[in-house]
Amino acid sequence: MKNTTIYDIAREAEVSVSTVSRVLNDTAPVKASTRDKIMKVIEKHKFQPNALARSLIKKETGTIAMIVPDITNPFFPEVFYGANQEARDKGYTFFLCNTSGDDDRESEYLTILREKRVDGIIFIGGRINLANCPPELVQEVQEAAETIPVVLVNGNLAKTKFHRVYSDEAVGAALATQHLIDLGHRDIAFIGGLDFMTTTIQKVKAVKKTLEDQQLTLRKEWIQYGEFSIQAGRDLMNKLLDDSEHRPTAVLCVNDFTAIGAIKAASERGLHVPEDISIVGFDDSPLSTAVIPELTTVTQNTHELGKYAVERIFQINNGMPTKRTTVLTPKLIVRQSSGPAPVKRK
Amino acid sequence: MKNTTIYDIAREAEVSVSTVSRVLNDTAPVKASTRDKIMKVIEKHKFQPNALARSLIKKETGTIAMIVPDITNPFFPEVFYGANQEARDKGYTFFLCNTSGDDDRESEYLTILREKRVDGIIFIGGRINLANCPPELVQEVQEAAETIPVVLVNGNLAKTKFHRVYSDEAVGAALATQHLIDLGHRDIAFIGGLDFMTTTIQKVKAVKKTLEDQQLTLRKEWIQYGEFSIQAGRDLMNKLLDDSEHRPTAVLCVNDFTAIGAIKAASERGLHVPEDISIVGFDDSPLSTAVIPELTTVTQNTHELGKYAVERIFQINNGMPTKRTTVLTPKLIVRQSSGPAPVKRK
DNA sequence: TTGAAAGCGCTAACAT
DNA sequence: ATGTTAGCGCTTTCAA
Repeated sequence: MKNTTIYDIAREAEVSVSTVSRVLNDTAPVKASTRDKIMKVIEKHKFQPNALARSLIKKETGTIAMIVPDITNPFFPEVFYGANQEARDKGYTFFLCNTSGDDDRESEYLTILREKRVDGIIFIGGRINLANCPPELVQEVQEAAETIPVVLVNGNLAKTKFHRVYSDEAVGAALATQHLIDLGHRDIAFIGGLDFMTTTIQKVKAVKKTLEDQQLTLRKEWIQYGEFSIQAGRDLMNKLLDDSEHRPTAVLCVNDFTAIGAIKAASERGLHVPEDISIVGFDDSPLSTAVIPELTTVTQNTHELGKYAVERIFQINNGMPTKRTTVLTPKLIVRQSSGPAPVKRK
Repeated sequence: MKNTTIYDIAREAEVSVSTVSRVLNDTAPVKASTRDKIMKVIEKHKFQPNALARSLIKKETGTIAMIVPDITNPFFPEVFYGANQEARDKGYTFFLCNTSGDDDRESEYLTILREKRVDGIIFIGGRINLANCPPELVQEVQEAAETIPVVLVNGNLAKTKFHRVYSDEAVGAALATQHLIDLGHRDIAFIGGLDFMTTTIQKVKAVKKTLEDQQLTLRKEWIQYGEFSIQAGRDLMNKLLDDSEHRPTAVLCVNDFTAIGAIKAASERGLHVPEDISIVGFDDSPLSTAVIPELTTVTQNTHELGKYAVERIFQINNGMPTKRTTVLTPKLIVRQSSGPAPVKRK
């Protein structure tokens, strides 16, 4: 079933293709009568101009891609949502590339997206959160960035100067820590997150610093690294609670998933949150209001993250001035999972 | 910065473009020595063939689109995940189009996707869940389907014969109802979901039938329609509980979100789930294991839904035989939010 | 095994 | 205001 082309329209309307193109793009004045005639034919055939042909010439596709590690983690759909919202205003459509946290897939997608000549790539998670990203992986991204605007969201690649949009996770972690200190907690632990990812490292560092600034310490045994999942949170929390000699009165978690796992572990042992132990999450994902008790957490302005990333790409593609870095400040959201430190019993 | 083309490669390798094309696509034998020479030049320039030009000729883009109402609702990322997984195997990349449940956006995307000549469209949610979908909206989809394979996931359009993949929600609802009956419940309510959406209607109907088959009834006041959100679930549950004369001992919810809202409302009133009241969700989204108590719910085989949809598109595009309809059977997942009916107190 | 050339469907000078 | 024509970067006959 042959697609109708601009030529078919031109022939039937008895004009040249350029005239049809003109009415299609409104790129030059066309006499009202001929415009009408052309429009009639277009509508009759429900003609849809071939965007591929157009993109081939104009060297722009109206397409942006977002590379994410795991769309199933509610943090990413939120960022996507914000990005998509902005993209629509700017006339972009979105490729969503889920890598399942696999480096090779990231590389694959990078290649495909370049071949498809996307107008921009938003990179979030994966290699840009590695404390030590292998140079080959860095280079791949750099090569892509030579021809396509790339913006890194909530991550970075060492010794490079990519466009970045991120929320200052260190500030967020400090905020959460201070919140607990203010509630009278002195025995604070940190759980979750792989120890080779910057998201984890930055937070631990900030927690430690905030504590030390006030003559408190983060005990080594109270830093429990692991995955970012609910299950991991539960497991790590259990490890913490196993040591009945030394029990923290409050636990900071790398994200909301692990925080929820932590709450579950605590409840399963008959501990009440926050009466017996306070738990703080990170991300303010929709989950945080779904659990009981609702999670005290740190919001990352997820929608803005996506929004600014798209805006940046738009600016670059249109030769508008841009700054290379946009930093968003996280905010603490106090809900029900944190409370005053329990009074010591002995 | 000009992109290098196949011509540049040809010139530098001292061969014709057709030969370069041959090694690129492995479409005809090329002498090993010249192939090597060409590969060298390709790698030297990190040449990326322009997929647009190729697609223009081959009339296939290697791109599928998924139109979803709300990527922020964890049900959809799960379906996407399954689809994306399968898509990768088949060499497709994914457009993700978030409509925020807006008909106009759906229409917009339909147009854009046709212009972009995607190889298939997966439609989920939105108009295909309307009990009375306006004919114009139906027609739009039909027109798209004339040139592009369209598959409807968990929905339908009246008087049409689209390709469909869906899980039988009526069976799921019946399963959940029977589960409650078996636990001794006789006073069962249903909450959540807009009353003009098929997801809601089908479930209510199935609940009613299951009940009536066993001489039980679904009281009219115990059907509470509303949104699909946590907040809606909470509000509707509160309405139910406000009538202290007649209180159900079990509540079926249109999805996990509303179920969680219901649990919250119950807890806020000091009711224990499931001791005082049983609550059952629908979807088995990641949320269902995140809450306390973990949700008894109905799994919709989300990944399969996506997987089969992509598979179908692939089959259609490759002239393989396909059936028009794939039905998946939901399964009941019993967790902690449902239990034996409380003993009557008076 | 390789090359020449036509064409995919459109836009954008350049003419008229 | 409208038409002619040369590409955009690739694949694919058809010849050699």
